[in-house]
Amino acid sequence: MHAYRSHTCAALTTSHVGQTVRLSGWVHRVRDHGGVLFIDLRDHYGITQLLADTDSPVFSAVESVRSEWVIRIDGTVKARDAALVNPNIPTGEVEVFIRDLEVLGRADELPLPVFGDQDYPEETRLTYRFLDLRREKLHRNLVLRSDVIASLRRRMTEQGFREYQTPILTASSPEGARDFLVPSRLHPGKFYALPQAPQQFKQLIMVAGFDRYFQIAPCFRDEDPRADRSPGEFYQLDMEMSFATQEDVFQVIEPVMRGVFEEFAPIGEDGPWQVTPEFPRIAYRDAMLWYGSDKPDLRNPIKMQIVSEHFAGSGFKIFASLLEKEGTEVRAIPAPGGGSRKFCDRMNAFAQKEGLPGMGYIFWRSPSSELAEIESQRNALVKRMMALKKSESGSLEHAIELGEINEKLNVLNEKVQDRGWEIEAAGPLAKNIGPERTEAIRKQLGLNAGDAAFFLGGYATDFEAVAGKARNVIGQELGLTAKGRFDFCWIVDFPMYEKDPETGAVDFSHNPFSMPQGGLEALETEDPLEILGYQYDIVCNGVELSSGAVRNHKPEIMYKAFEIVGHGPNFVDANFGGMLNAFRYGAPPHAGIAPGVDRMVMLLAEAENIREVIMFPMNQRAEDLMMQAPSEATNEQLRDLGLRLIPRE
RNA sequence: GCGGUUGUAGCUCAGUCGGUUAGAGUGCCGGCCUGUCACGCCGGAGGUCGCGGGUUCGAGCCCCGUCAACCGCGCCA
Repeated sequence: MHAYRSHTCAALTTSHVGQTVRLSGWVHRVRDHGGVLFIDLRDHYGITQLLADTDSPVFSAVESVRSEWVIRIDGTVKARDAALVNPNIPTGEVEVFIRDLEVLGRADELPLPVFGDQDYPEETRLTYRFLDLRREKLHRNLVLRSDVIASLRRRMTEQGFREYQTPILTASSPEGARDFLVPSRLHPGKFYALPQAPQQFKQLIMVAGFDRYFQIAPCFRDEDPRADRSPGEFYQLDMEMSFATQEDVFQVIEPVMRGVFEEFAPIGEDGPWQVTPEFPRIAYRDAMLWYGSDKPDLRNPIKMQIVSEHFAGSGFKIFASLLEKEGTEVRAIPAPGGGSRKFCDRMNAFAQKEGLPGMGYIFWRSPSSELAEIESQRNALVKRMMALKKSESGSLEHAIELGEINEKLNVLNEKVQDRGWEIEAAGPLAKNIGPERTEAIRKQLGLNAGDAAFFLGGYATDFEAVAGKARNVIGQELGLTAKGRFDFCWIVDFPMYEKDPETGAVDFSHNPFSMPQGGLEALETEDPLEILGYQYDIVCNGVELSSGAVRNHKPEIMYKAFEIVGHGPNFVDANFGGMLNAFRYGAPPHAGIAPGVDRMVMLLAEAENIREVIMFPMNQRAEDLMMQAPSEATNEQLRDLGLRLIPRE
């Protein structure tokens, strides 16, 4: 027999009854009843119940085992009586009677219990990560991560992509984030940088003619973390393809993402989560207007609109005078079902907490007794109609009555629509601008009694982000945001350049590697701030999974693109020389993208924090509490590297 | 760098208006228990109330400082 096991802890069924088996694993739980005791034995695969009583030759030894000891047992598989079956575990119909026991590894008192699903503080969890990883949820998340990555690889390979490795020790590349530097021993005073992404390498792979590249690529950025952003390192499904347009990238990536998300969709109350059948494409400018974000959560149906005209010259002086300034506007966030002062005040307080002076609002109600009367008649008719339909008698009288009801309903509906003005607008803002304007706003936004709308005014760039957050909160609080779905979209037509609002300087708004729409001609003739790039993001449920682009593979366009942000040819040569040089020897047009693997798994695991899907994550301060990293270097190491530390003040 | 929240037993937490010896659950140790699956019952050990200072007759609680963790802002194409 094998030294440790004949079966895993998930393998035994009633078909093994009577067999002698050997199992190894962790003691998940002990239930000691004196004359008989039970052990739930756990391994990677599952849990099997062991038992021993005074008939067992090792009974006294079994009595001494404690949680999380690693043991090996030999025993006999027994069927459980019908009343004793545990339906919660796959092996619940059998148990193993212990005849021999070997303790393979004892355990001290646990700083972090493995049994149970209670929450524990991050510090404890990270310090004892190996214990946390034994726990069901985290264990399951990391298995999911492995399966997702295997599926991504398979799906990319099936589309003709091959995986190639790119260097980890490489040159600093000023792509935006801070680099991690590694001192060079052979070249004192010089440093390697860890790649922020294999950007230039994958473009060189295209120049080298490999046509279709992908890699589950580690990326390193020395920036502060967030709940959805790991400090230091993360993984991307990095891909690049030659002779390809933006559309070609979409055609490759869409089925991969849809496939993976369908394959590993969480199971909700109404079955597996649904994935967008066709990813909508939304222009950056529209996304900012409609959703206040370039990573909109499309599960939320709220779409913002411009309502400036209704406030220009109105009695609401704050907006009216704002609108006299060039480039300002007023936007409305419709809030169907938000028509109460309590809700509106809460949202206003939210906007103030986010640093805005406040958020004006109007809400609509139907005070008129006539409307209330119509409503009650309508309800009575609908009730009768449902009753008739339910009875399904199909008799002539019923058919006639149904017809009459339909007619009456139509009349009532028309009345409500004609008398829409009888819906009363409420709130301080409504009083200021008067009934005609509020009614025009209501019509434009398609709202009704019981609904509300919030208004933000000024320069769009000043309030857009808060508007986007308010949209999220409103969608959540009013229960408008759908659940159990993965709503994907592409954000396209990003601007190439943006102006720093403080300095007025023009800079790249995304990355400098993208091809401007209109090519060299656009760069030479158009206002830089108007030029769009072949740049795109893929977004799911409000999470930005990736940016991608059709790359700029022509040196002359590259120089021109950098010239616009004030960098001469010397700068370009110094920083991107390796890649630019290659472009002089026959570079194919190419395009790519790099969806974040950690974030995909996060979405699929329904995890709020990225650490829940990383095997050994660092904490908020970029420390590994388990391995004690970062750590000090010895004087010898420093001498080798030609480094001297400056004492901290 | 800035803001918010938190810090009490191995672990998760409670602790009233500032008032006697700081509690519960769980884990641990001991005892009892032959059908549990969060087993049950009895007993016990276990505390620098993050740290330092202050106010007070008296501080887990109030004040100041400081450290740490998490969340957010800045930052991150």
